[in-house]
Amino acid sequence: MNIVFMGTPDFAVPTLKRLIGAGHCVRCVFTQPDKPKGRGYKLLPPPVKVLAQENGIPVYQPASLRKDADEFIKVIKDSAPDVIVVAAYGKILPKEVLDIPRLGCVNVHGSLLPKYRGAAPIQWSVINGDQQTGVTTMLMAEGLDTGDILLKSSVTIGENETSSELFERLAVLGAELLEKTLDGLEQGSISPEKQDGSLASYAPMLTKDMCLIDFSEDTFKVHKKICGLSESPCAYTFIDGKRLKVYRSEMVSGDVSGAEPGEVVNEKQLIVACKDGLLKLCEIQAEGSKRMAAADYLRGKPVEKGIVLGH
RNA sequence: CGCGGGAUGGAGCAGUUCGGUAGCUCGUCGGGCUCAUAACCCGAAGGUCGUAGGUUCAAAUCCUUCUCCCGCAA
Repeated sequence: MNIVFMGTPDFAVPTLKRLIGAGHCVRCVFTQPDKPKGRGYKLLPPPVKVLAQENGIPVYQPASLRKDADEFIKVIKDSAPDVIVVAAYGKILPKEVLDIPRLGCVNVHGSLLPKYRGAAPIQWSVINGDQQTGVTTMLMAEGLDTGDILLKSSVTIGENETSSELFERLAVLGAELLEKTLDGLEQGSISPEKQDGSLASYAPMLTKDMCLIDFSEDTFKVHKKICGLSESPCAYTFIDGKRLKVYRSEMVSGDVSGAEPGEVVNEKQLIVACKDGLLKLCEIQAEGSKRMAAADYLRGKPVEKGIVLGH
């Protein structure tokens, strides 16, 4: 098939890789413009761009598909795509673009739609403590992730699984599902199914101000928040006035009576009291330091039992 | 030139202010104790102190160069 691919971050990479590997003709790739990121505002290309260039595929990085629409729509039309594949592109496609391909625009989304429409479905499924999530392919419509569902595939979320681990699994699963979806579309063996809007929920982008850990919440809630925000933007607290990121935690059994929320009850393992249970902080990163196992951190910077995290 | 922290045996850190034989917690190896152990005791190995240059009788420490890592902010 002739394909135009649109995508930006790591999540989209396995899908593009698989399309190329499956022998489809990826005519060109649309991705977000390089953005100044990191220290010193270095200009970084999106992962999808890197992969496309390695494979000699032309890359387009319009700031907007509406503004200079004519130019890019011409590019797309000239590619004569049977289908446009979209994976976490980060831009809304105008109807004019949606209407170009014969088989429509197919989107890979990191949730079981209609649950978690929007930017951060994977993280929210972890934060909310869901046991199941998955990937969905759909025919894109004008609304945000409202198109008709083509195929779904579900997975179980691990008790201590972080968003980035789930990301990797779903990215691969999404790539497989997309390939199946394209085959099905070509053969006409898939019947698109309308989304039940009453079941829809929205997963907005994660922001920094939700990353501060509140140890007075339920242990499960705190734990899932840490998992869901890991490894970016990452949940954090304070130790001795310094910021401490927490990448990984585990719920452990034990008595919390008499312990203040955030109090370290075991200084050898960095076990902290929450509202109704104990949480072991396993992987952390202090200001100016590398990410490391809590045990390593404690070797160099012993903590006193009874110290309270959060300030 | 956005602001700031850092690089010291295998791991994590102290020591740098005020130059003078490189230390701590842990790991590793050997031995001991023990029914036994991630416990305890004794001993050992392991570091050109990130790179390059400078100052000095003498530099982990002071000056300069470069590289790499990280937090904030975007």
